[in-house]
Amino acid sequence: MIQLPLRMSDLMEMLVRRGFLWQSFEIYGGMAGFIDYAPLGNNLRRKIENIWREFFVINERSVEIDTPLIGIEEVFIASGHATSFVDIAIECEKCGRVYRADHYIKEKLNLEVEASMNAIKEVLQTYDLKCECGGKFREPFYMNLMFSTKIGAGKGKSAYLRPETAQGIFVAFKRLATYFREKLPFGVAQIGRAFRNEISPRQGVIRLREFNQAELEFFVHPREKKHPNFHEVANDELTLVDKFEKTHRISLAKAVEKGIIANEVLAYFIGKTRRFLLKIGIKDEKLRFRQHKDDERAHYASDCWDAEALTSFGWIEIVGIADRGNYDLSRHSKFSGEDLSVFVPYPKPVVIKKKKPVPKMNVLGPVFKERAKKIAEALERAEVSSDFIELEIDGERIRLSSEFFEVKEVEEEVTGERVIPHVIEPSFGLDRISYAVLEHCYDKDIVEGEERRVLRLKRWVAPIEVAVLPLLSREPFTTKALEIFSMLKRNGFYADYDDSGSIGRRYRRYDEIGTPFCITVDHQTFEDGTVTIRDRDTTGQVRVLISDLPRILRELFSTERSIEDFGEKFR
RNA sequence: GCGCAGGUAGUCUAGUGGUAGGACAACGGCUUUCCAGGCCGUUAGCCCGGGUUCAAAUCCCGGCCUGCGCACCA
Repeated sequence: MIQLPLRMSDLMEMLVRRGFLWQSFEIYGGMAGFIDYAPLGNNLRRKIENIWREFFVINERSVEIDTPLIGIEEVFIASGHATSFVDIAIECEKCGRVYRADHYIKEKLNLEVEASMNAIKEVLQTYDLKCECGGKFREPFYMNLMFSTKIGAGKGKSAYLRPETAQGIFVAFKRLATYFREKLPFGVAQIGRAFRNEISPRQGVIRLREFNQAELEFFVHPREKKHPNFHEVANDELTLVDKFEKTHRISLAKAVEKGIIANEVLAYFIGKTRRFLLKIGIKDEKLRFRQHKDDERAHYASDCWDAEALTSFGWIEIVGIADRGNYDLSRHSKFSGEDLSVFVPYPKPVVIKKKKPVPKMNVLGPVFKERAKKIAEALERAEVSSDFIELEIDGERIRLSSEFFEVKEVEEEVTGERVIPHVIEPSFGLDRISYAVLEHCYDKDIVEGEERRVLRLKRWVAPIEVAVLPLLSREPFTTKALEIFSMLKRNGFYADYDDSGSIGRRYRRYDEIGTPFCITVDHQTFEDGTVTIRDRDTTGQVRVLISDLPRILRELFSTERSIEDFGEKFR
């Protein structure tokens, strides 16, 4: 068992004070469900986003697009959000409890009721339904979980802020399929904001009204839910909690074999998601993948696994990996009237032997005159069932006996079929992920008898990568340190300079925000052109030449090598 | 949305009707200062609105925010 941290306020206090997160609209009293990404938090999230791109765009057959945050009403009617996102709610006059009307009716009366205002009002009246506390209900009202808006002047056109980035991808599917030259599988990613008008957002960054998503829609052939790179993660062992709440510590290959995970594509993305999360600093022992129970899945999903991280809020969902089937594409196809299928050629054309009627024009012509051509065309499309064929031409039924056609055995070559792809969707909540990383990296230790707060971020997500510090805050130390500071910035590092307070105080400042390395200019610098590099986690230092700094730092930031590989130990 | 608790410098906190105090942090200076050093100085606060009162951080009402429980989380 893992012990839950007792308090989280220690960390939250630091995040606000040092500039990771701030309450939005603070000077006007704030508004629940919105946060500002302060300088350090913004940098952290951006770095996490870029690593996500490496994993899910660059190293997949994937592309990234960016579509509007505002979606016209049609999109969300087709997607189902307009009906399943806009619930009818009832509120008790006496105790003030709010229920979803259709849920409450089903529970109390065991009645499946249409989710329309009239139907619900009728049921409430007919059965004189009361609240559990005995109180009467007020008039039912719409509870809209999407932010609505209008486009244009006057009455305008109804629109909503998108509740997920995914719909922008489905809506552009026709163009995307062409872009990929109609060849499955392919993935389309989008990173951006999404909006949900939560009734009562709580728990700080965990439930926001405006949040950041990174979503990948990976389109596959419905009968070939395999991924070419599955072998890369097949032997990874991880913790799975299935829909019967049974926990497995098992390899992905075995989980697919045993049918715990429905298919290989899902398993592949579960594995890849885990590797991504470990890369950015989520702890394996505080990570699990939980399968949605049958009654828990969203309206579009056929199987769904959540990555959950253990935090001071308990296990929180940070990634959802869903098999959305062809739900979205077939809905958008139906509502837009566009064909959203892809032509998939068979490996070899299939030859089908078929009995086909061939019209005898010399018989048809004299009898049907000018209609003969239309009849012949219809005849060629018809099936042969007996020795006569019935056709419907311009609303008139015509019966043709076998004298008008002969039946020939023909071979037809079928080169492929049109399919509506299925989509596997790994959907990442970047805000929750960033927060979970911060919690998992937050640590305290003892250095020379003093308690030290240290954020053990992975090097590649640290918002400030390197701090340049003069040992003494006076000449010539300061000028030399400033020189190194601008040299490192020119080399593309997120660097900082600090000459305020004692050197020990400054080391602690950077430990607290997770800066992995500090460069110190000391007396020896002026004798031999060297400085020290200090490691955040060990507080050890080595001496290196100033001119070697860019090369050494680049190496340190792309590996987990120790600073001791690069110079003589100093302290 | 409902209920309970709370809201005082950047952070933590003292203050039950009469001039708002401290610690830490931050900033400036001095000190040859390698892991929150010492000394001097500076900046900075009663969540918002209304009411009661000669007088409100303090009492009352409403709102906003934070935490917890219930409900909600497609």
